[in-house]
Amino acid sequence: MENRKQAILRAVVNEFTTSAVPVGSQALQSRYFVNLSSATIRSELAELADLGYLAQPHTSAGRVPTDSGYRYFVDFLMDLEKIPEHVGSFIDHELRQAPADVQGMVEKVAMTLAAVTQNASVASAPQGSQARIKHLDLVSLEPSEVLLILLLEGNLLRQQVVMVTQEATQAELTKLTGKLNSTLSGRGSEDARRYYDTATLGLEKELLGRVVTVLDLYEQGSESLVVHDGVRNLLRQPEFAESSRLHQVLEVLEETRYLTVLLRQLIGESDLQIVIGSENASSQLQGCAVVLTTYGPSNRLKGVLGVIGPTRMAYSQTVARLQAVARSASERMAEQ
Amino acid sequence: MENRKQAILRAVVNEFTTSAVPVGSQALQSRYFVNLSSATIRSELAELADLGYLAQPHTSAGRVPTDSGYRYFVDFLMDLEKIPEHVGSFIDHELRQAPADVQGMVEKVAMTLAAVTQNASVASAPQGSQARIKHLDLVSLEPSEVLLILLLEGNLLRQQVVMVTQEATQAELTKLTGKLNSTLSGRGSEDARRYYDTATLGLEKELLGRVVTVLDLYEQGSESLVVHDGVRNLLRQPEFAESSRLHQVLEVLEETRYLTVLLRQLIGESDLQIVIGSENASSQLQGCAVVLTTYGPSNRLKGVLGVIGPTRMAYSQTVARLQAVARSASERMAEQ
DNA sequence: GCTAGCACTCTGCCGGGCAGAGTGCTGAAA
DNA sequence: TTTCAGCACTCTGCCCGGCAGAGTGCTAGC
Repeated sequence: MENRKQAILRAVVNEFTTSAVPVGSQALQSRYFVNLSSATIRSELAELADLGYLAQPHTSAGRVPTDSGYRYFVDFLMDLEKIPEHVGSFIDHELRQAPADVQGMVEKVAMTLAAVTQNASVASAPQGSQARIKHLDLVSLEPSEVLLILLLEGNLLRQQVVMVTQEATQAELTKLTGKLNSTLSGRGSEDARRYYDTATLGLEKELLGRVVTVLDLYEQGSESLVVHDGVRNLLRQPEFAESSRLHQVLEVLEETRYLTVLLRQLIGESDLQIVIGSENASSQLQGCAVVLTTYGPSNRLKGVLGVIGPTRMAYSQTVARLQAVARSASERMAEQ
Repeated sequence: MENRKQAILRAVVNEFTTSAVPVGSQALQSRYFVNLSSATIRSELAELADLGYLAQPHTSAGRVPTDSGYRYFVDFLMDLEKIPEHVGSFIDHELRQAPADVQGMVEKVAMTLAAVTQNASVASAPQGSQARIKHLDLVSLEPSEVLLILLLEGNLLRQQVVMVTQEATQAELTKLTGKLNSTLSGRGSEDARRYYDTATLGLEKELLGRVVTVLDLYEQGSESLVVHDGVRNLLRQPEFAESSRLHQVLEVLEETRYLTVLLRQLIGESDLQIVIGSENASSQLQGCAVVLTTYGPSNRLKGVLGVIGPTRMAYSQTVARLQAVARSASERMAEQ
């Protein structure tokens, strides 16, 4: 595509992003192309429309980027925002005072991301494809009730109340704890299962069974933590003035199962993914764009971080700030 | 107030609750008071309006309950819904398959409550005014980095990464764990602080300091867990068609600090609290009603459970279902 | 290839008119 | 004293025509 067409497409996207109003040839001429006439711009606009990058809400309205228009923009025309200093330090400041546990951290990340992008955000807890036991603990609640505490790699705590058929005192449990720790620490689910298979009946086997269950649950990701924030930011956008639009987005956000699917698509793909409007698998996200990246304390432990907003979002700013939050959060988590 | 006036007020509230349209004398006559004339009903309506229980959006519109109208209704006229069997079993079913950890449980409770009341819900994790240590564990991460795991009464896990000046092996930590457990288990923050004060310098003191911090944080409630769900249900109500209304509610829901304040008001008050429209402290909740109750595994560990919706909500149904969820969740948590 | 000019089209807004819903009042009946 | 039928009145919501404004596409000339 010729340079000038690209420049005009870029200008239309920029203008529409900030004004939310279809942009006409005069607006472009006065604000971007002072030494072109509006008539010239009009014919360029008409050609861009023929190419499928722009559309008209009605005959005598200005132009609006189509989904492919945005796609072209993010693929070829966008240059990343240089993040303002106060935003960068805001991110660092917020994440530094996040709680140490995963839950709290993920919530803080989502909150921060929503704040700096002024859109809705989602975040899933970093998770490895394989769980590895770091430490294990047994606490007697009742004579026949044991609380199993598992510390997984990445400092993830899991707890389970186990009803055991064979009663045990705390002293016995403590002894068993030592034994299990020396056998299991550093091991994953296959080892745990093998160990479970060879174990004799009784207390130890019952507890090992639960250990295996916890690891399996983790690896299936069925109990994965996904949080969202910043829905209120969307309400400021005119595309969500009518409540039905927001309703659809909320369906996706509040139904964790949708969200988990959405996020899982990314794992293994490239580290930055932008899904625009109709490219979205779920029909509820028509008119919305999703920008996703991964983050986490290490290469083996990755979570997904995303921004959800109208297709008319400030992509360059969103991408830059999303990556900044991901970077800062990753560093922060690696420290722990 | 005479019986008939009460009956008419009750009818207006019922009718408006389901239709969302100002109710006129003819509608009341045909659906509730067949052997009264509409003129008679009109004069009663006029008197109810004089008393401040009803209002007119404009001269020739039907009547709408005022906040005091709803107040009178919930105080004197409402009889609790008998919960349909399928709703009751839905509640039990959902809560039975909630995860065992507090986080998961609270989320499930909020989700269930939102589903059965068709409004937005909030839930805070049960929390005692005093933290009590049930068990403690120390895991070596690096030579000078220790992960402190605290199990508090109510099976609440807390973790903290502690940088210690004095290096320690896991064996040393395990030994210390035994000592600390025997001293601290069953104890609260005062005991821990006393013990901290008398401890000699070094590893033990450093760790005890953190234990005290964790307990303090818990007792201040500053890290209290509050979740919400069901915002999408509100979007179905005409009062939230205009997005500004929803925006205000979302501000309250997404800002945890507001929510914490809102919920804390209830602790110590009666076990069921209904806050209607202008009775609400925060101006963002004008036009909204909040129904709150407490729940938890025991008398000493209480969380708050609430429903937020338009003042035009089905109070009798909401209260009954809220209490059912609270009861079921409490039972479920007591089992653990 | 660019541009000034012009005719054309579509929206958004305003004001009037009208049907519909609902009220308050009054005078008569029970 | 209470109830009620009838009536005048009021206010909204909706439709409709007209009009200004914004923007386009086309054409002819530079």
